[in-house]
Parts: sequence; C-alpha cells; structure tokens
Amino acid sequence: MSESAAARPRNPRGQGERLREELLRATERLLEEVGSEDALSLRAVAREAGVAAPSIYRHFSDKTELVWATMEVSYDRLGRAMAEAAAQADDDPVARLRAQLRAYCRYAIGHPATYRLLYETRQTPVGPERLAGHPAGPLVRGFHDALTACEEAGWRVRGTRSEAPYVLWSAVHGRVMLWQVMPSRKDTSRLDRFIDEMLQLLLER
Amino acid sequence: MSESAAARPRNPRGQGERLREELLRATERLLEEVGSEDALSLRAVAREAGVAAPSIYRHFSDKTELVWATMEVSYDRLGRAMAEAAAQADDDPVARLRAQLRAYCRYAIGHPATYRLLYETRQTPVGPERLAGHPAGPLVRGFHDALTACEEAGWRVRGTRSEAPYVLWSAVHGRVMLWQVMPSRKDTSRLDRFIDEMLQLLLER
DNA sequence: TGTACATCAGTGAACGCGCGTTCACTGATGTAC
DNA sequence: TGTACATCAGTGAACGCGCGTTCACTGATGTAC
Repeated sequence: MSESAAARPRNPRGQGERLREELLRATERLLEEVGSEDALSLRAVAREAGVAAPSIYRHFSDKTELVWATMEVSYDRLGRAMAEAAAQADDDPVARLRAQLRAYCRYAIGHPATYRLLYETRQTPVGPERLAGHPAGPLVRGFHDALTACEEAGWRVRGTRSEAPYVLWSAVHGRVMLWQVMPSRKDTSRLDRFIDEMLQLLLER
Repeated sequence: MSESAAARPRNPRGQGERLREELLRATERLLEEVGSEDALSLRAVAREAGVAAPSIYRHFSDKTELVWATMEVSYDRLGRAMAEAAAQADDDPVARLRAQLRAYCRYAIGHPATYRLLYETRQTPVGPERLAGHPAGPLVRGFHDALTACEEAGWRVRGTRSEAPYVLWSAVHGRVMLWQVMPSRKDTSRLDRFIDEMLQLLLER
C-alpha cells in the first residue's frame, strides 16, 4: 500500500469500470514480467495497478476470471495486429497473408507470456459454453479466408484444402515455440524465412 | 509425514542414488496431476515419493535443478518412444518417419504436462553451456536423418532442405497444441491425418 | 570375536514469506426533498 | 438554498495455508583394529 508511491486517484462516480481496464492492462504487463500465469499473483496485480488487493474483487470474481479475461484481451490484440498488418500490405492476397503471419510472429515474440496464455488450457473448467466460443476459432477462420483470397487470385492450395489453415497456424505457432526454446540464432529473420517457406509449400500457381 | 501410509523403507547403504530416480518419477507423476511446473511443489514431490521434504536436497540443490532433470528425462523418454516406433515400423523410410511422428503425438497427448515442460524456457538462467547441449537438438537431428533416409529411397524433399526438419517438427508440435486448445473433436485420428498431410506436402516422388 | 567409530540415508522442527480471499469499514459525491 | 441520505469506489486488517529452505539430529550398517 504505502510502498506504491503513485497514489492512484479514485475514479469519479459512474466510472468504476475504468479500474477493470486498468487491472487488465496491469495483468498483461505483470504477466510479461513474471513469465507465467501461476507466477502471477492478485496482490502483485493490485500493486501494479496502484490499488488495494480486495479492489480486484469489485471487477473479477476470482483469479481465474481475471486471467481468462486477459486471455480474451490478448487474442483480441493479436487479431487486431494481424488485421492491421494485412490492411497495410500490398494489394495482393499472398502479400497480405504473409503480412498477417509476420504480425503473428511479431506479437508472439514481443509478448511471450501473454502469447503463451493463448494456449493455456488448464483452467478451462470454465464451462463448455465458453469453450464453444473459444477465441481461437476466429483465428483459424482468418487463415481460411486469407487462403480463399489467394485461390480467387489464381493460386492453388496444395494438399487437403480444409486442413490448410491448420497447417499454416500449427507450423507458425510451432516454429515460434522452437525459436524461443532453441539456444542459438535469435534473429527474427529466421521466422520470416520460415513463413516464406510455408507459403511456397502451400501455394502453387 | 504420518499421513503417507506407505512407510518407505530406507535404501541400503551405497544405494542412496535410488532415491534420485524415485524422486524423478514422482515429479513426472505429480507434474501430470497438477498440470504445470509452477503448481508443482517440492513438498508434494516428497510426499509422493514417501519421503521427508529435506531429503530432496540430498539429490537436487533446489527446485530448478529437480525440474530441469525431469525435463531431461522427459526428452529422453520421447526420443526413446520415437526410436522404438521407428524400429517396429515397416522397412520403409516414409513409414518409419510416419511412425516416429505418431509416437511424438502419442507422447505429447499422453503426458501433456511433461510435454509442455519440454518447451519451458523460463528457468533457463541455468547457463549457456547447458543450453548449448539442449536436448531439443537431437530431436531436430532425428528428423533430419529420417528425411535423408527418404531421399536415399528416391523421394524428393520439397522446399529448402535444411528447413524441412523444422517445418516438420514445428507443424506437429503446433498441431498438438492446437488440438489441446481447440474445443471440439478430441479424436487422435485428426492428428494422424495431419501427419499424413504434412508428409504429402513435404515429400514427392 | 568384540567393539569403537565413521559413514550413510534420511528426518523433525522451525524460519519467514507471500498468497487468495473475506470482512466490516470509509469517505467522497450525487440526489431527493 | 440546505440538509439528510443512498450510492459508489475503494480500503485495512485479518484469516489460514502451503511453500522453499536450513538446521542440527538420528539410527542403522559396514569397517578397522
């Protein structure tokens, strides 16, 4: 309490929801610092947000809820980053797909802990209704659509068409993980080359 | 102490190293139960092994050391499982590679927590000399060799040859993770089909 | 053969700590009359 | 315009817990003489 120099001013009436956002951002920051969901503590989140620990319970019923919400935020950020990259790329479907994949990698290595969170399945006894709307779904659909755009531009997708989005996503996700684990050559250009490799494998004129 | 009904007999003189093995096995079992490295506690490992907590320090200098040793055991198990599967497969390099990949998947979904441990990079301030001999290395080499065997049997590896082992490993690892995360269709046949898909993408006559 | 002793495998009690969560509360601010 | 009151955002203290690690120890067993 007294240690946190930055005395946070209380939100004005009716603006209580603002703290929710602040807590989510604090969780994201802290998560990157401590490296994993389990190492994250509510008390530390509260400290980071400049607030007393019990205040969290005004907005999240428990730790699981807070972490789950952060995961949703993270999926959203990733999706946005990819969409943005696609929008800024050349007006060519393959270039757009490439840009999306690169944005994916950049996000993953830029926010390793929150990225990892996306693949955290442990605390999912949150209920099947929540799983049905799992934020991973849109991502797969995004890859599917990008491939369709390529087809419409005259490319052929090699292999089983319905499997292709999974091939793409799996390969890129897997490569990022390996990149993080393997000792040498931490230059991102290897990831870029890998993306090109996958595109060449999957697409033919 | 008194709660653990199974009173473990003390090892005979000179056999003290046995406890080390028991602790490693206890760690593996417990890791699968609690689901993550952080959720694992030394005290619980001791309980599982039927031993007092301080006894662990006879064999491992701290928690990090114990977990790292377990990771090495786990890489070894995975490697063995793959080698065994290859040995039992038909005398055809592609069949052998396929068998290895399937064994990889089986291990991954059969021991999700220890599998995850293989990609845990956080606690790696263990020193660069240890990273240099990272057990992930042999795995990549294994894939490389398996592909070479295919080439010698008349297959062509599509794409950049040196990148191919990474494509394979990344794709399979990534697919397993997605399989664990995505809600529906938890049948392993999807993984088998994915493996075939990757082999068809990578190999041509 | 007997006995003192060193070695070895493992222990019990204790340390200080930070955790998630609950509880009854405070004090500023808008609203009703 | 003044005042009682409800609402709201957030708090301080406390709970019981399990953790990693340290410490000085115990007691069985092999070895030297």
